[in-house]
Amino acid sequence: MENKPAKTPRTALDRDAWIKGAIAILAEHGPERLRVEVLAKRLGVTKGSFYWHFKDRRDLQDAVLDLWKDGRIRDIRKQTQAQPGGEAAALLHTIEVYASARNRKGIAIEAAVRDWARRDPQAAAVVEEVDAERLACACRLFLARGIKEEEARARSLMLYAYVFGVSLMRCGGFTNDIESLKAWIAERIAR
Amino acid sequence: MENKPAKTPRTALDRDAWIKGAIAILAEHGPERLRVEVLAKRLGVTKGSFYWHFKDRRDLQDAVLDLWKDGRIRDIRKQTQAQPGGEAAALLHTIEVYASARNRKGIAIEAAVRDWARRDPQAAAVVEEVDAERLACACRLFLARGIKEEEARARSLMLYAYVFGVSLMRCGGFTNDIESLKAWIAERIAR
DNA sequence: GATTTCCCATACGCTACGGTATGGAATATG
DNA sequence: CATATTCCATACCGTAGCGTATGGGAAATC
Repeated sequence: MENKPAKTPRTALDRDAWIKGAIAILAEHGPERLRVEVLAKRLGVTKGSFYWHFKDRRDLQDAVLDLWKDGRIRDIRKQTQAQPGGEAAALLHTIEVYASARNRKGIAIEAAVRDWARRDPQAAAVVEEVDAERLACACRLFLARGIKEEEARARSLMLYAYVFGVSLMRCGGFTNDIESLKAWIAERIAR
Repeated sequence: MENKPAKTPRTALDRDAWIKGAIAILAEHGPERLRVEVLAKRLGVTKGSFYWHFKDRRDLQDAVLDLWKDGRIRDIRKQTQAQPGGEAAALLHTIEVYASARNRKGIAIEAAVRDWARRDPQAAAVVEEVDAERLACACRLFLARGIKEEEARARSLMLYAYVFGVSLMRCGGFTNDIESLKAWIAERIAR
């Protein structure tokens, strides 16, 4: 049953459209501002629609967390599959993805979810899963370069802690060439 | 006029009591949950009292930010006044204050204010001032050890980015001895 | 003792938001 | 064509929270 070939891409919203919109609000205004009615207005409908697709607000939040988790884990696995000899480059690339000025929306979502995780057990569990996967992937790269287990773990943790921390800092005015500072740091962490 | 020697420490609340309570809520529930009526209930009074001491909610928020800023700047200046030869120790101590499991309330406030700064220009300005002072203090310590200007800046930024980032991570389960990892990292950053 | 000042309680109006109940239009299905 | 299903609008209730208006009790001051 229900083998509808999706012949008509109607204007009707589906669950995914709501989730995408929710993630946009998450990035722009944070988890606390993810409200049903606000999101509905943003999508040009009323909450009558929302409560047809979702049981309640929590249902949406869980869906957002699940989608984010799956995406992050896919991403990190793709980014860290390096051919032998390319491990250092892969690590540098990982740093750059999060610590550079690009990828602003991804960084905003990341920050919002981590803030969320401070009070929401579901979000905390998701963050923990994602962090575990990321640390494991980075650790593998360090190990592939012959670095010993303990140091590989430490350097992986340092890498991600730095990467998330730098997105929190307001260091405008500290230097006129922040990018070269970040490049120096990336070298020291990954190399 | 008003040279009351504060002879009777009455049960009446003053501005400071409200601010302290506000900071407690900030640490426990974040900036979004800093509400006038909730804070009043916590202090055992009604908001009728609040609006006698403060113009509005924003007035309280600004007062909280000012108090936090002054405290952080005083702190960092005290922690980084090292006698010659003690610079490395001072840097390690700075890391430990924020990256260790102790000082949980301070870390919670720090995280809340940085989250706050993402949407509030006042909070952003305060964080920027505090970060500038911290980076300058750390930079001085590196310079005192003969490290060149550019590297000193980079290492200062790395230090604080790591320190704030590690408080965001959920790395339970990554290793069974997280403290020794942190100690290894602290050495690599400060030494 | 009378009055003023300080500090807070009560009551009110207003907006935002979560969730429910119900109807209704459009589309699909028999 | 008739009916059922899908998707959304409208109306409604209840709660949380901001800010104001007003009164009142206690302490300080005259």
